[in-house]
Amino acid sequence: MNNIEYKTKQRKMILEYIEKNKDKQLTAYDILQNLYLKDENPSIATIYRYLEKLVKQGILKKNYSEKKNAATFEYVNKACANHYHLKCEKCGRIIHLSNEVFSDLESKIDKKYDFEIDNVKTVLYGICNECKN
Amino acid sequence: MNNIEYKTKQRKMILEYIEKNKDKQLTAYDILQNLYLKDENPSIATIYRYLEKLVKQGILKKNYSEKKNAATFEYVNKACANHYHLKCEKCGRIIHLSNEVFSDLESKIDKKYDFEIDNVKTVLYGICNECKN
DNA sequence: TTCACATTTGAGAATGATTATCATTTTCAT
DNA sequence: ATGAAAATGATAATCATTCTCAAATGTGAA
Repeated sequence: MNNIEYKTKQRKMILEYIEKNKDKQLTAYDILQNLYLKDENPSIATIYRYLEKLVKQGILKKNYSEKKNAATFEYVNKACANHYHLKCEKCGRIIHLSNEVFSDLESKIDKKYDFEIDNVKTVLYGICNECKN
Repeated sequence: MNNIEYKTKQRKMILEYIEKNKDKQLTAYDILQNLYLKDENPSIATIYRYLEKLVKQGILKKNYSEKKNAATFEYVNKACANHYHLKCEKCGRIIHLSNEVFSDLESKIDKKYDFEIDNVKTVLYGICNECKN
């Protein structure tokens, strides 16, 4: 009936692995494969359960990878909640936009459409300079 | 060995249904359910196969619905390839941005990051005026 | 430390979307 | 009408994810 979160070895291992791979989009099986050989490694069910819990806590963001045909999870960098991002469709590189680049658009859209952009969910897709060549 | 596309009754039915529902995100089973009672209705396998074909042709865009736990397909409106869109996270409403609102940002980003935004894939998420209240 | 109990885990079954298989049917150019 | 290529349907196979439930573990109190 309480709402206590037990600290188990499995959860620690999972979270540590995620934190070591903050920049990656991990599937449940990615994590399984990497913890596989360790003592008291978590089962796939535990991994899925804990990932969903972390999503609810806002620690992870859940996505879906067409290519992998599976859900992927990425670490939510709180510092990134303030600015927008460009994501290259080819190499996946993420560029953090300086605020001033976007602020004009935000206020224009607010005035004209009375629409409040969500800069956590919004991603601007395109092709980065390296991939153009 | 040829690349001919045969016109079959099943494909006509599927495409007609999609065109009647241009504004919706359809799953394969949505289509199945609606063609179900008709003569020579397509099987689920045919629907999946044809949907993927339409995606390859650029007629549909494939998405993934967390809620439905299934792939969804939406009609690609060619006219929308020229401008950006706002999408309300609550009601799903889509607002078509007038070009001038975005053009500033595009050139700023191009200059500063040498990044070319893809206005087909990019969607700006947020909350629309109606949902604010 | 030990107890009582809520929570978590693991193994495997169940689910459900999507894809593959392959024999049969249909399309269409000739 | 014929034949080759393409499409279809029924169903099996695949595979990610969720469910089930007995057993194990974490936690706070005594």
